[in-house]
Amino acid sequence: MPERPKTAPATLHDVAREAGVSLATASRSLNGSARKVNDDYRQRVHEAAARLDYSPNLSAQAVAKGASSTVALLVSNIADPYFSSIAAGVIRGAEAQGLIVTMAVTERSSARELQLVRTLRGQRPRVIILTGSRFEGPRSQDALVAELTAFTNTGGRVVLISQRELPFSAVVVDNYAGARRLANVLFEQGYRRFAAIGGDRGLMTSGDRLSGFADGLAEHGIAIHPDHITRGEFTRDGGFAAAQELLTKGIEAVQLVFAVSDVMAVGAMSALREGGRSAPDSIAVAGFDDIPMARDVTPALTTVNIPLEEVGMRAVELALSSTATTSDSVVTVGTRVIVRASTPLVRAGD
Amino acid sequence: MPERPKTAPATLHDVAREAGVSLATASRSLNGSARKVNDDYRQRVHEAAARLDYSPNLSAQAVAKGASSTVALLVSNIADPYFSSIAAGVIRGAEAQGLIVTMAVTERSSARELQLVRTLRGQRPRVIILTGSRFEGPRSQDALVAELTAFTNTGGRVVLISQRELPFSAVVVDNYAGARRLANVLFEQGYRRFAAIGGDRGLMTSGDRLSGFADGLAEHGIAIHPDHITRGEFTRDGGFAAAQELLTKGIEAVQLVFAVSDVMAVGAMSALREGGRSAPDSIAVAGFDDIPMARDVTPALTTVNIPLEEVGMRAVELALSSTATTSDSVVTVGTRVIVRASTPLVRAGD
DNA sequence: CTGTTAGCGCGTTCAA
DNA sequence: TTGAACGCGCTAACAG
Repeated sequence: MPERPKTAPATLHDVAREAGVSLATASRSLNGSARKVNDDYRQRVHEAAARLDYSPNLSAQAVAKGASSTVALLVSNIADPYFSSIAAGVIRGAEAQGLIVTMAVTERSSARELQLVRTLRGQRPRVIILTGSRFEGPRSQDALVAELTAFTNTGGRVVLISQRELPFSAVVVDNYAGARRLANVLFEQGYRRFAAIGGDRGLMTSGDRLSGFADGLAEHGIAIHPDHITRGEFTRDGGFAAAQELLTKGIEAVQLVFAVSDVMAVGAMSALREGGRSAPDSIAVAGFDDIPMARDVTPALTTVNIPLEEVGMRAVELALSSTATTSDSVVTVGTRVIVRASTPLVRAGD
Repeated sequence: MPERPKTAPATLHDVAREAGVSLATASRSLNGSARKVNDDYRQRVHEAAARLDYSPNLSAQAVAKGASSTVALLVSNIADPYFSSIAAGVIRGAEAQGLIVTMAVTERSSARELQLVRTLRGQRPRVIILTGSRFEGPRSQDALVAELTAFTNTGGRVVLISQRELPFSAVVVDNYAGARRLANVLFEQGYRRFAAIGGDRGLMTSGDRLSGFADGLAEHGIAIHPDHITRGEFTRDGGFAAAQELLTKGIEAVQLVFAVSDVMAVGAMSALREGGRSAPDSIAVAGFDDIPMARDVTPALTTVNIPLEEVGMRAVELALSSTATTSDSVVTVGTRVIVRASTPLVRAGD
């Protein structure tokens, strides 16, 4: 076992002394912007720093220059592939700017979300990115907006992912158009009788996808029977339960179930299979998001691709761009329908 | 669009002035330990803080008290369900202690890993948790150990996940025993002829699982033919490629393919299917980890469960426990074989 | 180009 | 109990 003397970390002061220069010179050689310092000194300072295992104290730097170098990211659940893909993009984008990401999990609770924003604000992050937030009532939403506004008022940037409703910059996905195109494609594949699984009422994302899908079908004179629309949590289990409910209500004639997210679609496929209606032979299934596992489930899932990592990267770019300084801007990322085995062509006689 | 006056954040000083008390009193009412302050004052300070949207500057607090309240987590790839599940546990465990998690991604490069440890050390985190690290040579490993040791020497805690090789505390999974039990179970199900897909050579995790599996089979007098063992990256695509290689080499007689991780197993199933050997009818597949999607692929994947979230939580507990202060300790978490549809019972006559 | 000095926001002694 | 003063590690004026 190695010794653990518990010494204090070396400070810049230690380095300066070790190198026989002033504190300022040490600071300039190690971090200061341009080469305003004699190469000789620079050399000696760096050697001293290495000898002492010096590592600059980021907190102290942040205090001294009044600006930290972190990005705070809030997600509902990092184990969900939707969020973890976005997080990967955020981390990559932040690192490109030399920023560190701190992450917190809201567990889909707006109370927790508010609490976390309060805490994270203490970090004085350059940016706070919110994704997957929900509002269980105008009151909690107001409190969140107030907290976020206090943050922007002091120079912080806020970026929302997939939400236009709040007065901040946002990276949004064109859910409506994507779902509409999906409906069109499925119609062309021969599908005529549909069921749908949505998220909880009041979730914009779910609503947009549902109405886009409905409108896409309407273009061809098709409507989804209200009994064939169920709702559930925006999770695998939510999709599972919703599909069970559909089976109970009876969907014998239905050819295809559209779930508003891939994780729900995956859950739905499992429930349908257990209920004796395996995809793709007995029923077709389509989702939305194109999470990585969509291509590995069986049958591979037809869905609408969102470039999730790109969404995350765009969020930090948007936050740091100069235009975002003066006004709220919205970046929209496009979607793409991906047809896979879960929605085979419908045979003519079917 | 709301106004963005860009004022500076309220400081403790502002709050004190607003409340008409001293800085010290304000500090004590807002953060100080026990109730050493008049309730009257406390009240006024809190009101003033609320009025000014005060949020304590965590960096300043960290500098003043010489200890930050963050946990730094390094993962290979946060979009990988294995790591994101562990991360969820780390975040939960950290939050239980009032700590914030900062996360960085190594992209499976030991050079990047070293670089990131250097950077994160600047945060003066209470803990650095490393998971999925790899060593492309003793040189890079030495450098990492040196950096980590410098960190522990100054009071920081280091916890490795799933690695015993370095002189630090660790949360490890009993990969060997789990794989061995899996082999036993599969034998009892009637399987006799196996192939295996491993990770890159030199990865302890992969090696342990492979040898545990081999030893479990050896108990029944079975060996895997060397040609029936391939290796690939520890990713979905690595598993896909490895399975393709197996198909090329010829595995007509093989009844079951064991992949050392679920993500590889999932990739392998896709490759096998494309190669005309769909699981479970034409060939069986088993994995390791029990990531959430294991139960949703078709056929559902037989695997060895690791309580991934618990692993993450244990890592921060271990780091913060008192025993970890004085010596390196290792916590082992158990595994459990989960039989699912990807490995049906072998019919007697097969 | 270098060194001295004054803060940054906060915790924590020390007297009062 | 409260307040004044100092120090945490560092950056950014300001002189030299």
